[in-house]
Amino acid sequence: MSVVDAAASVFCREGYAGANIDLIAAEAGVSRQTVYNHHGDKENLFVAVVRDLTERCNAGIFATIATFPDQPTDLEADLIAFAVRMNRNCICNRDGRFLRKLIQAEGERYPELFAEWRGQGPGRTWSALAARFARLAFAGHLSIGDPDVAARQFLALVNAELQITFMLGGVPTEEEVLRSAANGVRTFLGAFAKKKLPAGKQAALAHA
Amino acid sequence: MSVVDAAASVFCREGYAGANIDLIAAEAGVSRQTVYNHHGDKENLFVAVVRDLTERCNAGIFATIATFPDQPTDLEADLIAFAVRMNRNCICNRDGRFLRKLIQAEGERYPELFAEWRGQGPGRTWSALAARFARLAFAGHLSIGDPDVAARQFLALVNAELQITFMLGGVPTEEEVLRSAANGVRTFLGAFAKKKLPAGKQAALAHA
DNA sequence: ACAAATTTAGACAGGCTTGTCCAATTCGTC
DNA sequence: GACGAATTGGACAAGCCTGTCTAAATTTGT
Repeated sequence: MSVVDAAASVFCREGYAGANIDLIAAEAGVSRQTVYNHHGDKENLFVAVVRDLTERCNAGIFATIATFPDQPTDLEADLIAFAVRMNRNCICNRDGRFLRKLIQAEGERYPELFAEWRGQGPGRTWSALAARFARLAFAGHLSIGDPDVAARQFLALVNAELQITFMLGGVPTEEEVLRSAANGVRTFLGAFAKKKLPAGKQAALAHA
Repeated sequence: MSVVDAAASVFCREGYAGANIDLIAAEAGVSRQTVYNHHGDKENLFVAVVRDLTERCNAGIFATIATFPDQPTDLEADLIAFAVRMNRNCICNRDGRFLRKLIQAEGERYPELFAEWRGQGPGRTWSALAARFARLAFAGHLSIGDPDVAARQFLALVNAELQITFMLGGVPTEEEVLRSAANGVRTFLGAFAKKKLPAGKQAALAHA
């Protein structure tokens, strides 16, 4: 394991103040001196960790957004699969969990560092996702007012059932991820799908 | 400010390891020795802080759930107002922000302490909220499959736009809270409201 | 006003951590 | 195999923090 990876792990587990360079070195399988040779001091190492995580997470998020179902065959199934990919590859994986925890724990201590993350991460990824939803709406698959709002709500919904697990730093099971995504997408489509009433109901309405 | 309140503030700002008893004592306006007299040691003090926050937060959440609109006159407006109350009094206030941060930062270090929180907090509050939604559905105002899922999704939706602010420890403005709640409730009702199509659309369907 | 209880300031030991220095060793490359 | 670069282990100073102790000051109850 590289020094930065080990440092990420220890910073997350112990917090910045509680992280101990000897432990990081041991976990990385190098001597303490090597850590100092490579990264100067603790703060420097921390910044390197956050930059590394931010970069990898963003890459993962964009790669996943690239798999967005632009021409869905089964919209519900395709969106659920997309949501599961998003969760598995970006939010529940090692980098995602670590970055989230570091932002929450140390965000106030390094305003400029996390402002950078905010601009390059959520800022760009959310509008990229919003663009995909806008395209789905334009193609007639959805009925969306504000695509940015819809994108944020999509993410909120498919993660709704995982919040507590995330809070306590746990990793949801594959089944939990799937259930949360399925429930979230169903509600999302309930709100944003073009309404095509099933034949029975449509007939009932016609005769009302 | 009481010792426990000052400790909550410092633990949140600096993390458990970074928190310093001298600073807590100074912020509380007492001597260091008094802190030790009252709470024994640092870990004890931390536990007292979390218990205190948990208790106050739970009281606030239940008090707010008691204001749930059981007999809504304007369902959308009433749910928005409820969501705003929930955010203002339970999630964005001092206790809510602090407790959330402590759980995220130190949850793994004190499993039994936060398991207790989990059982008394989210466990009971979510089912209490679910019961209110179930009653609304029973009274014919909503069309809900699983009330527990609906309750979690309601909370996720009305907070969807505040996630980033929460992550960085900020306090959303009143206007942001209102907008997030309004957007969230609109989507929630889009998915769960009993569908009464407006006259024009209903007519169009009837002639289709 | 007085006695008991509490609080305070400060000193203090012990432990831990950061960051530096250095000599010895290992590694990569030619 | 030989040479330069990187790595290692360990010693080290300096600083910080926890938790204890003590004697003086202050508050509280009566």
